[in-house]
Amino acid sequence: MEIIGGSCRLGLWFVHVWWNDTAVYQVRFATTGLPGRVPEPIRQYCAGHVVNLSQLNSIAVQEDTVYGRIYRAVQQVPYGSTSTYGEIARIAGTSPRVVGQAMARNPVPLVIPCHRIVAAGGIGGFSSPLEIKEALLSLEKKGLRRAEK
DNA sequence: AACGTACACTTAT
DNA sequence: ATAAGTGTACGTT
Repeated sequence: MEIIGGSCRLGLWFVHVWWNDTAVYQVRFATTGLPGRVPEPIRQYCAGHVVNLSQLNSIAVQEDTVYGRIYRAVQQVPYGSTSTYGEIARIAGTSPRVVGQAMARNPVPLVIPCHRIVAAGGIGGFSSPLEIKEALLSLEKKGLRRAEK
């Protein structure tokens, strides 16, 4: 099946998504829109709803490689909470630095919530503007607050 | 195929 | 504050 692209608004940014029925292939952040739809869960997530995006499938998590293990571990960290590079490294049986590398190359942010991985002593890095990482974390905090009423 | 270097880190001086 | 340790990827021989 053919891969199609689409975008939706997330605060001040757009998120571009390339996907089809079976999986999500690429996600990235941009300042301009792109015609087309995105998967429903992503739309809801962007609207601030508490959605578990690890239900979405992606090639990245299937790989039987170190990165695959790292990505699967990252998908376990729940909406609204965070983990550290070191902790993920322990779970995946590798070193923190490698986790950073895997995050930097994550083809599907949001689906694999790399923004929830922070440094032991700070927020850590992000490929797109760091602003976005902060915005995502605060979006999730808000979503959680709203959900628990 | 080997070698050097670069990393979204961490831990111990 | 700084340095050493770390595992993988990537470009250059």
